[in-house]
Amino acid sequence: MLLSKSCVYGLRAALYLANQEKGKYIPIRQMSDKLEISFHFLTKILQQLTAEGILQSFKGPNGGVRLVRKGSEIPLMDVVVAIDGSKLLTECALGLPGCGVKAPCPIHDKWAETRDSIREMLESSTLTELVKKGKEENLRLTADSGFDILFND
Amino acid sequence: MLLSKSCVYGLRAALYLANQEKGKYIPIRQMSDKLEISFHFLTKILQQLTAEGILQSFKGPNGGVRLVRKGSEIPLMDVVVAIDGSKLLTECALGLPGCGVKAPCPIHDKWAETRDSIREMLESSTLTELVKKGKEENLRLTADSGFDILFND
DNA sequence: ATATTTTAAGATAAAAGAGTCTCAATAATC
DNA sequence: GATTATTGAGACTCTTTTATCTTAAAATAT
Repeated sequence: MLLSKSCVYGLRAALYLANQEKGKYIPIRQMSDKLEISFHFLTKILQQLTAEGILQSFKGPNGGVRLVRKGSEIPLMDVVVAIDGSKLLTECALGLPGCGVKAPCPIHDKWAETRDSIREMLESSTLTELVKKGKEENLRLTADSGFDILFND
Repeated sequence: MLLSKSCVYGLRAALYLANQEKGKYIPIRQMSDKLEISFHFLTKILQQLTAEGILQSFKGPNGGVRLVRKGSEIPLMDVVVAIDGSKLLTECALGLPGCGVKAPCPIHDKWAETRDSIREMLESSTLTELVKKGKEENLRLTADSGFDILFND
C-alpha cells in the first residue's frame, strides 16, 4: 500500500478539521464517531500530528484538536510526512541503500520520475482544496457517508 | 512502502534470471547467495512466481528455476502483481471501498493520475531492458555489488 | 474541592509481514 | 538402490502495524 492505514486515517481527520470553524477545538470522539475510526487509535495518530506541529490540542471540557495553520496552507504532503515519514519519496524501489544519481539501481531513473509524480500530487493538493471539492460534489470521506452527512447535521 | 519486501526480492531475482542463459535452470541457492537474500525466504517468493506462471521450476540436481517467457516479454508489472497483487493500482488513496468515477473520494482524480504514472513505469520496463542498462553502466542489484560482480565470475 | 470532560501515555493484544527451520518429494548420479 | 542436490510445503518465530484498554494529567464547571 502506498500510504499506511494510520496515514489514511490522519488524512481523513485532517480533511474533517479543515472544514470546521477556524480556531475551534474539535473533540477526537466526535471525529472518531463521524469518520468511523477507533477512538483510541485515532487519538494516537492525532497525537503524532500534534507532536509534528500540524495540530494543536487542548485538554478538558471544550477541548479537542485543531489545525495550527489554515487548511489552505496545508498540503497533503505535510500530513503524510508527519505520519509515514519521507521514505516513500526518497527510498529506492529495489530497496538498495544509498540509491541515487551517484550509485543508481537499474530502475532508479524511471522510479525517480514516478516519485516526482507522487510528490507533485501530495504537494499540490491542500486540505481546503479537497474539502471544497468534496462539499461541492458531495464526495465521500467514509465508506458510506458523503461530506453532507459528515458536516451538515 | 510502495512495494513489499517480498516483491522487491522477487524483482531482484527476476532481473538476475533475465541475465542468465536462456532455458537454463538456476539454483535458488546460487541466487540467494549472490543477491544476499535469505535462501528460505527467497524460495517462498519464487514459489509464488512459479505458481503465477512467471517461473518454471525443476527439482533435483541441475534443477532450479527459470523464466517461462523471455525477459524482454516480462514487464516489471507482472512480477509486482504476482507478489503484491494489483491493489496498488486499484485501491483508493483514502482507503474507501469502491472508490471510483461513480463514487469518488476527494482525491480520487489526482490519485488516479499518479496511479497511471506508477502503472506506466511498471508496464513499460521489461526485465531485459533493465538488465541491459544495469550491465552497461554496472548498476547495483545488491547493497554493494554491481552487475559485474554478480554475473561475471 | 469535586466531578466531569477531554487529551496523553503506556501496557497489552491481535493481525500481518518478514524470516527461519524441518521434513517431504523429486530427479540425477554413482 | 543409495546418495545427493534440489524445489515444495508447512510449522514456527520475530517484528511491525493495527487496534484496544487502562490509567494519568489537565482543564472546566458546579
